[in-house]
Amino acid sequence: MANFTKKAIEASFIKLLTERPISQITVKDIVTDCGINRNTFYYYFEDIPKLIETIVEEDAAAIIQTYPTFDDFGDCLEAVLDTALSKKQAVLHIYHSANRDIYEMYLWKVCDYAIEVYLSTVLRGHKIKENDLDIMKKYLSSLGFGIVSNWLRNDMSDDIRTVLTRLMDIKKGMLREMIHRCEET
Amino acid sequence: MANFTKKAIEASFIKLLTERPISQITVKDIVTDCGINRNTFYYYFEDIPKLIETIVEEDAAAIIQTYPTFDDFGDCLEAVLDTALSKKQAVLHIYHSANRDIYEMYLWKVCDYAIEVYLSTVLRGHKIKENDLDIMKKYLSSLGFGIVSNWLRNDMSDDIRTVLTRLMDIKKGMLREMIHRCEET
DNA sequence: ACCCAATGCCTGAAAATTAGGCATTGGGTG
DNA sequence: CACCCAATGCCTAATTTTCAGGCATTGGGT
Repeated sequence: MANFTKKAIEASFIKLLTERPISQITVKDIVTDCGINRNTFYYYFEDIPKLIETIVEEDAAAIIQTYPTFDDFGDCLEAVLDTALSKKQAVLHIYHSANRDIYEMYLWKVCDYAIEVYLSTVLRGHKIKENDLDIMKKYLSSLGFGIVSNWLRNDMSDDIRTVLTRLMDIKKGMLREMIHRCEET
Repeated sequence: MANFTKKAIEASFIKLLTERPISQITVKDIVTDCGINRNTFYYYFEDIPKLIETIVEEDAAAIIQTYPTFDDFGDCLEAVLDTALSKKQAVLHIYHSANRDIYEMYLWKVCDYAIEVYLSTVLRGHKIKENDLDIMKKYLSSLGFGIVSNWLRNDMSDDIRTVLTRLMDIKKGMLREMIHRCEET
């Protein structure tokens, strides 16, 4: 089954979220907007935070699913940015609410996965100590998380593409050096 | 209830119809595209022609519902053209198929209704004989139907906006004269 | 002339949606 | 401060929608 109703609830919520902050959106508003019974909301979602969680987890799943086709970790970050931009105001309202932690959970999840895949490619053939590998992962995922967080903090006003391109260049250099150091140890 | 599944079936059909003609689209294709059971299609629609009929009738209802806000009969025709353009290839595939009659039924329906409303405004205060009123209605609805038919026949390649503007000017002159003649009789 | 996919329909089971009601909560108003 | 009312989260039972599986018929293509 395709769960059109569930998708409609999510869409209505995002729609309302582009109009006003979460604090001014009730369950009744959502079900009224998509023309269903209030109970149907609770059939699919425990409450509004869970609804947010579902939405970002579906976004994460969509990005992760297409990640194997990405060439670089930066491409994955771009997918995150595109997803955020496609519902800009809604994302900002989530980020600037008591539910920021939900969005950050999503960010970490995508970044962690992307790095896992990316490093497994880049480090193919190199033998790195477990400890050093962990540090690399932490470095890269923190970089990704930080970039997006900073962008959100400024209400997505940065020229994020340019920033991203330069940061990815820096990242490549850093990584090359890290691999070099770790291997000679 | 909002019948999201029904809407999804219609959307999938329109989508497939932009890719290939009706003769190459099966019920199975449709239900596969929107990820539902084949029986669910038959729950909502008798067959594909009925599906087409439902879609155009919903389009007609949407146009008719907003028509009271239109200023002129030409505005209503514009709504028809916009609706057609929003799914151009699909409409052409319907028009150039054995189901052209369904689309024409929709056209007549919208034109007839628009004229009814339009004339009731324009002729307010004039007293016109029943017979002459019928002729005016036939004249105007034929004009509308003919314009759109001609446009479809040419695969929507005409600069229809310009044509429409000039035709509506001519129409206004004709109508003024008709009213004048009918009243002096 | 044959075949096979598509059609239209049927049944019964499962899932989703609804109506209506209940106790609790918390923010805003008098 | 007390009050109120809208919103919440939950419940039950009825209804509607969707599904799985099967069956006879049809019609276009090989």
